[in-house]
Amino acid sequence: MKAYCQANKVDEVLRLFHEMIESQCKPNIICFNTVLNSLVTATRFSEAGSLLDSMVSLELNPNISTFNILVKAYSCCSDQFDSAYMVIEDWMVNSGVSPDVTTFSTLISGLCKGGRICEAHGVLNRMLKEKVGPNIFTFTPILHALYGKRMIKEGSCLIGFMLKWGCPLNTVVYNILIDGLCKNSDFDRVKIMLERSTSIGWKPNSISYNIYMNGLCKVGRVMDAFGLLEVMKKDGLSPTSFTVNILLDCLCQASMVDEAKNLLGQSSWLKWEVDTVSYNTLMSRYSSTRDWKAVLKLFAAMLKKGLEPNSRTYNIVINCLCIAGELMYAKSLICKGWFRADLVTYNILIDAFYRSRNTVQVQDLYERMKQEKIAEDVYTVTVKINNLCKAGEPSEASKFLFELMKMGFTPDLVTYSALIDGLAKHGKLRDKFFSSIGRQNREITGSSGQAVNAGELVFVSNKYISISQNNGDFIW
DNA sequence: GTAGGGTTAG
Repeated sequence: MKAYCQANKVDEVLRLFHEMIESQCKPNIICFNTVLNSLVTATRFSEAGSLLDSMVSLELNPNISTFNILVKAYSCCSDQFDSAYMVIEDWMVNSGVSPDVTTFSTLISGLCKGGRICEAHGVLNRMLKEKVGPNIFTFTPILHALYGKRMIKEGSCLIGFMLKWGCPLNTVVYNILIDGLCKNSDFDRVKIMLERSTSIGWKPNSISYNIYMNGLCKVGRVMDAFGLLEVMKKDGLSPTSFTVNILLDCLCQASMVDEAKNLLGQSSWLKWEVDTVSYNTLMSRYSSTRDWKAVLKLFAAMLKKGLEPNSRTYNIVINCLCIAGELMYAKSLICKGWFRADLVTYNILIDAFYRSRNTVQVQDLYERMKQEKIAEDVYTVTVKINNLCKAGEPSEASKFLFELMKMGFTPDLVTYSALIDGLAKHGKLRDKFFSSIGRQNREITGSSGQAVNAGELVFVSNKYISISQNNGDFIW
């Protein structure tokens, strides 16, 4: 079960678990934790909850690992930090189990992923106060977040503390540093860091080079990225499937799709390991150029090769079937049981049926999402806004968004753009500039003195956008 | 059985 869990094959884990129960072999706490962890990692929380219930009904008491998996569920796999704290403060305390270094490191990891670096620092201070000694697993998520946010000064400060604490830097930490430097386009320093690795006392691995290559690819330095293959070789490292996929993506991004296809074709001859992601990478590129025939060809080729498609593969295929106009066939795939339809699958299908003005199918898809307990996200909302605007109802779109925002929904730039575009095309956009500049979350009043009707969008400055609630009042 | 670094889908 652990092996399947590591391979992200949750359904196989569950199959084995049920087989175990049917053959009268009583699962112990370790079995339950293994299954719980695989469900949590796959964000299948309602099933995780049921499993926890059956565990308790069998009088198997949760132990430290169980609690740590729950903390992971609430902080790393979702952003329900209040619940994560509740596991630690209430449930663990009532069960007489003390949080350990893993509990806090897991919490810190989740907080950092959610951008709450200050709070993560607070947890670190709590650990020091409660004498739960932090280790390298505690520090790395914070370092990752700091360097990811270009907070270089704070990062080196923390590294100083780690060394003083007696926690030597390892390859993972150096890889985070390399990633930070790449994001700053400071490739010269990356080169120096790799050249001096031996004398500083660390050894780069293939991940170090993958990060470096990916950094170069993202700024379009295709040749330099490929050049690193030789450097890797000299360092005794072979390209992994990740390396190949980064290079394939690099070629695709640089519009060198033919080269990417050739590379994929020559992979077995080059003895390069290709996998499902390699095919997904190319298929998604063809999908974005709407070349649905090329996508289906590659899909057939990957099946022939014995590679197992994953949910991303199916999402790309479903998207390309929609491009080809085969909407009903695309939708029928979600019932076949070949893969688990997720949020992305539904967003693709909802958008496609909206575009073809088939509202019956759109409603059916929303219903299915509800049944599957899949929550809508900013993308789902944007699709609806976009299509309401296209259907000639931008004011409806505006009202819909406003209602959601009252309930705490945060739109992104694409959401605003869709609405601005829709309102503008129907002459419902005022591009009047106001002399008083408003701040977010603060009510502002236009200095022009003009009333603005509900459903209209108003530019307050180049950067600030406000949607009117009532005449004359502006929100944000 | 639980915590850290690299790739792909809307």
